[in-house]
Amino acid sequence: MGGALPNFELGPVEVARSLIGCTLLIHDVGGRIVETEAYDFNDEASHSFRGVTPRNKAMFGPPGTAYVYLSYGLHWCFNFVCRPVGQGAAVLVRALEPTDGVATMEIRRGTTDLRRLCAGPGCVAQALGLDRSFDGAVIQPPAIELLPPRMEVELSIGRRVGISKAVEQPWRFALKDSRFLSRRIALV
DNA sequence: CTTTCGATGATCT
DNA sequence: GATCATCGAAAGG
Repeated sequence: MGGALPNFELGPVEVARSLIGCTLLIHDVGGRIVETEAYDFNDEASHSFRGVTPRNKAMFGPPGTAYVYLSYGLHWCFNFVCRPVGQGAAVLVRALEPTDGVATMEIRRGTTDLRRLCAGPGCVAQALGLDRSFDGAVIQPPAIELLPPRMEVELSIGRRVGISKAVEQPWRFALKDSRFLSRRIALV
């Protein structure tokens, strides 16, 4: 029995959980989501914590849209915007298990190492061809397609990666025992 | 295998 | 001027 698509009317922790196992495709290229992180409103680690700026404006947009930003001046990162509306909550996609358009992703990434193709938020964006033009985009075909899990999903839960605030929050979610994660995750 | 560190430049204060 | 939701190469065990 398979799962359901996320309900973007819920908060980012619930959306981050339910995105695991879904398939994300950008123009038919992508794979199964195996790692996500929740960034809540009122969350010190979130870009939205200090209010709207030009960069994070899309984060305050409607649930079910994308927030795409440039990290460290070099890597694009893709988020799903969710509830509460106008408060700046989102889910970062950190890793995919490549399933569709692998040859395209290998060219974009410059490697044929399947495990490393989409292992990290910057890698995901590079493999899928994401950039600023997707910032604020609605999650809908043909550009952005999200498919529900085909099987039951078992989760691992741990702390978020690469942040210096609110580090104790267990808001990182992964497909249990996946080989395609950006880094190891704590067993919970 | 793990840890460290430099690149890199947009963004915000 | 400081920070940064990263990456990958290099160095160390």
